[in-house]
Amino acid sequence: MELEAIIGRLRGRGYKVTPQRLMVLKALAAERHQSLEELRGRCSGVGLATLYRTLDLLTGIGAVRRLELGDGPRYELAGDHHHHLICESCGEISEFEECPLDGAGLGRIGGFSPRAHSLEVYGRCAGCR
Amino acid sequence: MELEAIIGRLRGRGYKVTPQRLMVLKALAAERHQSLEELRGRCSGVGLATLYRTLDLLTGIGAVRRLELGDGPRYELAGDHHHHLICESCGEISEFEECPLDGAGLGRIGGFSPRAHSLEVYGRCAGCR
DNA sequence: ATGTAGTTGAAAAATTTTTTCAATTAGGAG
DNA sequence: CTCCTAATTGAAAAAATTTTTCAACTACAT
Ligand SMILES: [Zn+2]
Ligand SMILES: [Zn+2]
Ligand SMILES: [Zn+2]
Ligand SMILES: [Zn+2]
Repeated sequence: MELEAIIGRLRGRGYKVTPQRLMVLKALAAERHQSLEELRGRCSGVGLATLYRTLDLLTGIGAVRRLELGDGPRYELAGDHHHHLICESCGEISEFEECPLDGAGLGRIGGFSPRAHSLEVYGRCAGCR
Repeated sequence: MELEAIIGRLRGRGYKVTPQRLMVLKALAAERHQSLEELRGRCSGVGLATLYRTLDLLTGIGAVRRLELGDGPRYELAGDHHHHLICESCGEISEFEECPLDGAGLGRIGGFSPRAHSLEVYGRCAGCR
């Protein structure tokens, strides 16, 4: 999701577009799956509480995805559908776009109707083998 | 993984089989994907620190799986391979065994060699539609 | 039965996240 | 542009969660 679209969505829902929110959005746009500390580093001047609040807000309107990849929470702009590879040796996080559920994907499991999914793959990266 | 097997694995690695550990294991065997509070309830007499330590230990030896399903961490015995369905309306957690990655699964993604994966599906359960 | 390394609970400490509240500000109305 | 108001912010306090410390205790090999 693009910055402009997110800003529009914020305004459309009655939220203000503040410098702090813009700073967080730009920080998120700079790199994917960042930890809170990394975001902190890129958002100097933004208070910690505001950072939490902003991530909550952005997650709430679907602009940001919160990840649980093994170490604490991470965040990234919710744009293209992709999944994560986590190296259990060095901790490196990489991504892949080809969703294995695309084809014979999830039709309807029992009475459950899927809306979204998350898939994480653990193993060893090329460098660590 | 069965209790006996886990006990064997503990002993094999030089860990003691204590009443507290047995109690946690039985609590885990009683129900899947439990929160810490639920486990606490089933493990009266086991100190909180011991509960954390035991879950860490069991996770470390591969007997327990730690889940992140949206609300805090949950734990379950690492036995059969399965995945979770989380209802975004009522919070109900259900499971399914047919792994969508079985067939054309994960051969080797780039240079990354997969060892395990976790897949969570979010949507609405039968009751909530 | 004995010895010892591993384990436990309670409390303290460390971490992480949320809440409070007075001061500030974005953005619409005039 | 100026006013007005509801939304937002930062700092500090509070709450929630997890880890560490340490003296007392215990599983289990010998
Ligand atoms: Zn690696
Ligand atoms: Zn996918
Ligand atoms: Zn439901
Ligand atoms: Zn699977």
